[in-house]
Amino acid sequence: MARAPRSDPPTRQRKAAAKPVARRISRSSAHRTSPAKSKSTLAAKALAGAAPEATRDQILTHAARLFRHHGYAGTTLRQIAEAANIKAGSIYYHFGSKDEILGVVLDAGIDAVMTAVTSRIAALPANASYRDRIAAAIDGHLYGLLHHGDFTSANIRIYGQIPPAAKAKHRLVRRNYAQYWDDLLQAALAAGALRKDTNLAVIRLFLIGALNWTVEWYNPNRGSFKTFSAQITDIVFDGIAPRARARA
Amino acid sequence: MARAPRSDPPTRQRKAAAKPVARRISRSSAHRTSPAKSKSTLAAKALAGAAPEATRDQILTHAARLFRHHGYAGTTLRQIAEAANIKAGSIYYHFGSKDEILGVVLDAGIDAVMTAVTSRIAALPANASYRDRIAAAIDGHLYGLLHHGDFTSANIRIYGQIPPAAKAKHRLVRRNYAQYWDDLLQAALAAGALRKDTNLAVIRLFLIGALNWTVEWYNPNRGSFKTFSAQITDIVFDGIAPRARARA
DNA sequence: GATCTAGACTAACTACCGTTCGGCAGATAT
DNA sequence: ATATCTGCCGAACGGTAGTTAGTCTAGATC
Repeated sequence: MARAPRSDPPTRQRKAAAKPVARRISRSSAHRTSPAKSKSTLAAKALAGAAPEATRDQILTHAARLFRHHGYAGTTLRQIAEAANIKAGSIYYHFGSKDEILGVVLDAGIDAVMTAVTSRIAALPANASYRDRIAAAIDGHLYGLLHHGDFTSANIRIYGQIPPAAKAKHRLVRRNYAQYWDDLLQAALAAGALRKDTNLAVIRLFLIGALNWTVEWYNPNRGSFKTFSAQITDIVFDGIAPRARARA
Repeated sequence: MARAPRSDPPTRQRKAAAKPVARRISRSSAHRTSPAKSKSTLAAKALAGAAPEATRDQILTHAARLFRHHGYAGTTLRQIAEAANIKAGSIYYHFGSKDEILGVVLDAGIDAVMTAVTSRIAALPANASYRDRIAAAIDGHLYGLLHHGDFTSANIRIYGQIPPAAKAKHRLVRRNYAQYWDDLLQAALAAGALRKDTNLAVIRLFLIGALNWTVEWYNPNRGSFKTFSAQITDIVFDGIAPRARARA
């Protein structure tokens, strides 16, 4: 955080946003949004050698991993660059700043989880019970979480530590995801599929928190993901106490 | 992390450990271990104005808070010093390095939780059920966790991001605490107070993880701690599904 | 009253941070 | 073949990090 002191973010922020050098900023975003440009160019490049966008993806992948293990401030662009097999300065061809990398990493993490959850829910039959719906959401959440561990863990671990600007930008995305769960749980509660004696917000926060933390201790080498997901779902629904009447 | 690059920790580490200036290192530890010295001196100072050790505690308190919110690498000694109303260099009278501050903060966090848990368990009647024992442990864990939020949250958030040296030192303390829970749960399982169809390690990890994460969202302004603790305990034991036969 | 000492301050050092910018090789388009 | 563009390098810049060393001051001790 050498040039971006926390005590004075507006200066740098404004400087970065208003700088006339449009090449780099536009490059990083236009690439994603507009597949127009020239398809032949990309295709030819793909044939030529390395895959297109390979470097950008390398940067993101290693940045996520380093953020996860060293924190945001504890990770240097030179570390990221070295891991991605380029030099530090070259990062600025793909991203406008360190903060921007963080933003993309965080987005990717939430995206992975959100996508997994919504797709599982969508695959459910129309007459699925709310218990099945919640189970599907849990499975999706765990899947997205654990299969993109570096991105989601970076998300979980460092969200509370990032610059306020980046935080504000992602509060929306997070609130959106929380709302998704809230709607699901609300409907489940109305249908009698949830205990009624506990605040719904507490249930949601406890549930998502408990799920999120699995990324810190889940070990893929000890049993399949399917088994793991089923175990967690069972505990979430019925607790750690012995069941009065088990179905197995 | 200017002078303590992660790529080359042994140099600095060794330098710090072997430096001949014993005054500062010894001061910070001898103070705690040996109340010999001169009691009258300390007492007189306490009467004179500020409490003894006030500065050291200030450093720790603010360091914990800053570590929690900005991460370890994201917190500078100058920030800590400013919060503690001293200058950066003065910190080195009380601590040998930034790492040492981190170590004490982490220790204090685990200590608070461990103490709360063991004292609740000890206060239980001898014939207490295992459900009551686990409930007491949960309550103690939550109490220690939430009433020393900066220390415990710093612990939870940044443990995965700290230098390997500090990590190794605390792995033991953590394993010790985990073992405490494991013994408790093992006994509970043998007594039939836990579900038998799920791996005990999964139960412990899930349980402690879920509890730990509450420090990220617990709001003391919304209901009493007692109520909160009871709610969490209920969910942990019986899950989020509606109970077949409620006791209330 | 002289001495000692705990505890803080000041000022500096060096290493490294995020970031900038001119240049350059190779592929592409004209 | 020439001009253009893509993607990266190399070297630098100002600023800040953790840390150190020397100095000062107010109270305790004799």
